[in-house]
Amino acid sequence: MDALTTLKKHDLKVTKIRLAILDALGKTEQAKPYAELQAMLAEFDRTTLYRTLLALMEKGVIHKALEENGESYYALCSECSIETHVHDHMHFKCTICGVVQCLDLPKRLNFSAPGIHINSIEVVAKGQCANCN
Amino acid sequence: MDALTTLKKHDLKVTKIRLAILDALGKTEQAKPYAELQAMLAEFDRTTLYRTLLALMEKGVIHKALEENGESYYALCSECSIETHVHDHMHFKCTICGVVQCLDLPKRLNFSAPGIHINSIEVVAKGQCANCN
DNA sequence: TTTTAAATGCAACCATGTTGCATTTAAACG
DNA sequence: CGTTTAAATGCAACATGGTTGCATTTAAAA
Repeated sequence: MDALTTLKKHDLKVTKIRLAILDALGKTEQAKPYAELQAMLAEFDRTTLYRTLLALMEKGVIHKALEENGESYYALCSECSIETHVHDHMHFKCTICGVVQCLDLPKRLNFSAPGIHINSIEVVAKGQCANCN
Repeated sequence: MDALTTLKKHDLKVTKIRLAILDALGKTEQAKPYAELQAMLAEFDRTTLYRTLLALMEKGVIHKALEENGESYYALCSECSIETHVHDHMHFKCTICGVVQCLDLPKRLNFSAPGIHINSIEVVAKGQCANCN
């Protein structure tokens, strides 16, 4: 889906920075670190970038794939909306080239512990990607 | 194990802030957010706290249990050393009271994907803790 | 074209990460 | 118990990112 259609589908006004962010994240299936996004979008004020990322996350257009040593990685959502955020995938980071991507989860995860009620589970795996081995 | 013994076991000099950090993390099995640690250890310079946390993590005495919205949670390690970091547990955060704790993993996780080699897996679950439901 | 709520840019502030350097100290050694 | 020294600490300084308030601009509905 192209950026414009995505925005309209989620009831978001079509603005320059929103199109630019979706284009940036849409080129590959990889998650992008904040610093890289900011560099690509240097023409916009960083406050605007900050608030736009918040808005896109709230509407289920993008999600924070990973937070590591203070660096946040953002990626497109495939099936989220403002009502339901569905993340049936795991996040993978290559420890060699640094690429971060979403991978399908082979099976549904279901943990439990006495007295505890679990609502959501996030999985982050690290290793070597296809290019690096 | 008391703080002093732990430090000696990991070849770390016994200093005031190190004892204080281990005492702070050892009182409960819960992970503590950075801000709370810093407040408890306000008598020390924050650079010292920063470097001490780094040193304790490197030696396998503590680990970063969770990073969320820029806030890092620290907890004691049970079986790590400077050579091997063993984390056969998951991290759980209660979305009501905010408590973060390490839980045993019910089973060994093993994911795979074509062309990718996975070395480590982290699991973060969210839900309601025993006290909150 | 007019209207208006939403989006943007700017200024400002705060928390945390990070490094360099001078001073202090733990602990090894005589 | 003193001397020695590598390590730890405190301080200053800077970078990055998160966050808010407010004035201005703009998307899109009327």
